Amino acid sequence: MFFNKVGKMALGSRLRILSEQMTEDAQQIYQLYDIDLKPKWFPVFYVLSQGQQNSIMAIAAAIGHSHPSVSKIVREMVSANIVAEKKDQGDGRKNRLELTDRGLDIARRIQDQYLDVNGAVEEALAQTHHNLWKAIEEFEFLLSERSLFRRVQVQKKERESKKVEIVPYQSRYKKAFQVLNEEWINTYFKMEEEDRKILENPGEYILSNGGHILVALYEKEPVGVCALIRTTDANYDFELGKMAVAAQAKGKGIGGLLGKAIVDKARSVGAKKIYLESNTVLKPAINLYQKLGFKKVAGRPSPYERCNIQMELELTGPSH
Amino acid sequence: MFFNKVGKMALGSRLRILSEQMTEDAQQIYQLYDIDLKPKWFPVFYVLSQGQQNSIMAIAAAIGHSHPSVSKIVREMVSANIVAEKKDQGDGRKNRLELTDRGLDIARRIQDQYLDVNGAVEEALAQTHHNLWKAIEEFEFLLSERSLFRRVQVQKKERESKKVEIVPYQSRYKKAFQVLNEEWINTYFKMEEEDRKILENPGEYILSNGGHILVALYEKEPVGVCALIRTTDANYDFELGKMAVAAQAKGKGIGGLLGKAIVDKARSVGAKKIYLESNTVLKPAINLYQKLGFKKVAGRPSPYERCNIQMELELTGPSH
DNA sequence: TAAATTTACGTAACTAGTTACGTAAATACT
DNA sequence: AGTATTTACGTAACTAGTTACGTAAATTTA
Repeated sequence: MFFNKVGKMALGSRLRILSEQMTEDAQQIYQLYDIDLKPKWFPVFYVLSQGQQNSIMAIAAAIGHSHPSVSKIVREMVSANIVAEKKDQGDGRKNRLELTDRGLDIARRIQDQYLDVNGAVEEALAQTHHNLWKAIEEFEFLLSERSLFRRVQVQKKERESKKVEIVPYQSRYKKAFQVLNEEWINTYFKMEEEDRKILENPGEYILSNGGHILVALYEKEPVGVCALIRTTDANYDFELGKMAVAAQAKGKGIGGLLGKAIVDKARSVGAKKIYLESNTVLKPAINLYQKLGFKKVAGRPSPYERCNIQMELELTGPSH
Repeated sequence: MFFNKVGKMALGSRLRILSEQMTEDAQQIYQLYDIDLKPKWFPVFYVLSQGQQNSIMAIAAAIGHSHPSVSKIVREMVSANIVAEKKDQGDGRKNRLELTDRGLDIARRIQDQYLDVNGAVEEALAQTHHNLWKAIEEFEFLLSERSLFRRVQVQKKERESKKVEIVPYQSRYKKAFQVLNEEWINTYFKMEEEDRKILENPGEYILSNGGHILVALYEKEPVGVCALIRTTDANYDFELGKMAVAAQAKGKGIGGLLGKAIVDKARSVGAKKIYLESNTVLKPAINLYQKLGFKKVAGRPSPYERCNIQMELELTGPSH
């Protein structure tokens, strides 16, 4: 059968088909009890029969429909003489609804139908191993916690991050190191003299001073870079900087992988404390740094105009 | 929340809402993978990508849609340059469909999306106690065995039969005994002299000969009757006859209750063997007699024209 | 208290499906 | 071989919902 082959991609379709099947039967069931209601009127009818909210908007909110849907249903029910409308005294915009005598009579007679439908469904559910009613409830809850879209996004990131490889800098990545950094700096800020100096000559300004650069490869192509730069400040072993990920490679968890790798690198070369500078407009970056364990520290002088936040990380013990 | 209050009556609605929520997310998911498909195209696309059936009807059957629906979807996909159509050589009515190069490219690129959606849904399902996918499968199976409508009908019958009371004949039920029998005889056949005699004077022709009459009351009103009539044939103790149920009281299981009660009555007065006469056009009646344990016997002379079948029941041991 | 905003709700147009119906090709019947 | 029936599938009209938009009443803000 189709659904078993397609798999979970078709969960939505499958739900729709099952729901249609049930509504079709509903039609017949109303006839069996001689109840003059269209199945689609039922939610509105039910709310009115409980006698609580009775404006269009209130009903719509209660049953989870849009208000035009309720408006149409009410119009049909009015012409079937089941619902009567009158203006609200207090609020001239509201359309106050209530069941007519005929509607009240139906409400009385429909009780048996409630009993039997409930009984029939419950008897069927009792024969199943996986209870559909509870399964829906659980699934709805899971989706309310995190939408299907977000869940798929997480899966994608996980799968793709497995294809990411973090490798040490080699001279053939020089261009990538420069371009990836220029790209993001120009997107949010503008290049400063200090940037130009380092990006054009990473060998001299980073590596030969005992610094390190890591490169993230996706399908063999460099798509992210990150550096540990020797600092003059005796409190710190390195500054973490020049972290950049290609825009088209976002959403693969590359930032996280690079960050983790560079911190591990710092630790492996015996660093005790590193720091970094950034800007609070770069929310995802700050977020990442916090995840890595960096803590905000009070201002220190920076060679960069664009920086408005400093963070540091103490490297005690093994990686967590 | 609405659904918890309404109960299982709203199972259909609830399924629809969940399915809508999923299709909404699907939209975004396709975008995430840069796949130019509308979610509603997916089933058709999937079937074509498997390269099997490729006529409109075949696809419709495979995915469980109506053919006009497939026809419309295909038209949209043709104008999006994903599907190409050409005439079938063998059969001039058929519209042979296949993916274009663009379609094939999408089929290649969509693989990752399959993986991730499956993964996301499965991960969610793994967190539930009642697995939605399996629950749907089970519920579909139960409905295919017996529709919701039939299940409700059974519930109704069961509930209503609890309100039925079987009582011995009293003279105040004389009119009901006569009218209920006349009703059904006139519906299927026509009254005979023998009928008139007995119905007008049950006291003389049934009771005073040692026969018995039972009456079924529904909300205190007589709605069914049934008699054990002394017979001249020495092989049998009684003839079961004059069984009638009011048309408006059908579907409450009254026939079954009356039948069971009258057989118990026969047994309790020491009868060893009873018989009855009927007509094979009365399917539900014959069915009931069989359920009670009656077996067809070869022809014996009958005072009634309308009878074309005789059945007997041996009353050995206690009621089963 | 006048102006701006929000709320209630009706109407119109759209969406994703359906059933109903018509026509031409293929197949079955006599 | 000719006629009747069935099949494939397009088109039209319907259904149960939606979003988009407009208007009048109520509420908030200045």
